[in-house]
Amino acid sequence: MSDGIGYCEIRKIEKIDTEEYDTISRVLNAIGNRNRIAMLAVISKYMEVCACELQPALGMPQPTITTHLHKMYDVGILKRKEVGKFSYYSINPKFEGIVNDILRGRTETMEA
Amino acid sequence: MSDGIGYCEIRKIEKIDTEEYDTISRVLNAIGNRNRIAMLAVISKYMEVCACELQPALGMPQPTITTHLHKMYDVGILKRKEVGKFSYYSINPKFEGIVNDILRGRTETMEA
DNA sequence: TTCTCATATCACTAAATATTAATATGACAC
DNA sequence: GTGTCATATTAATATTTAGTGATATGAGAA
Repeated sequence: MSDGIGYCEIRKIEKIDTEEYDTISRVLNAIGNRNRIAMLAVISKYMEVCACELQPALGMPQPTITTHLHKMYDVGILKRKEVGKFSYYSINPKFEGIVNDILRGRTETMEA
Repeated sequence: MSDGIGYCEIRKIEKIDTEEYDTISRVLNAIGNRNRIAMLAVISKYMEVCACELQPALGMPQPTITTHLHKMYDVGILKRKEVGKFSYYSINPKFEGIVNDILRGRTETMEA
């Protein structure tokens, strides 16, 4: 380190504000989990599913299901409708585009 | 719990194989980080950037930059070209579609 | 070779996340 | 009221991930 900077600067790239990407990163982080994508696949197929239906489909205990659903609900990916003691989850229309891209089409181009 | 099952089954949803979503989930997980998306934004803008250029742009120490770049390189999002002591990273064409969707357009529909 | 510097790897700490048993809430049936 | 069942929450542990100083590698210059 010669005199102060501590790194090369082939080009001077302006300092970038990472906070700008906070929302999108939290959304992608909420989707980027094998079990949660599987849940999205089921919800996308059936349009609306009861949490109790996901339990046998995913083969995991109820609190695990709830936790994952809430993670996606919290960032707005899922909508929730409560009917009696049941909770029905569906994909927020705002996110249908990206969710479908992830579940279909776009996914294939990434493989191999 | 009456006699064995332990959960309701409003509809019988077939058991889903979560492993099918392993690749896509690892990709999204690698993108779903505020700092890494910021890096993708810079790389996308300049087409190809040297790791040393990202240091001042992101304002973080060199090992942190390398770690993040490697995480994305490992899942195939980034390509690397080594020239002398420099390493240039670019977005793997296979992932340009989804990366652009994330950085532009699609992102906006998610806000608010 | 020796020095410099960009990069990669290592080692360690801190923070976040996943998982799940146990418990609480709350709706409905009786 | 009591009992049942779906869901939510709590609590605790296990695992993963982020971040970074220190060190190693390796290319190019002198």
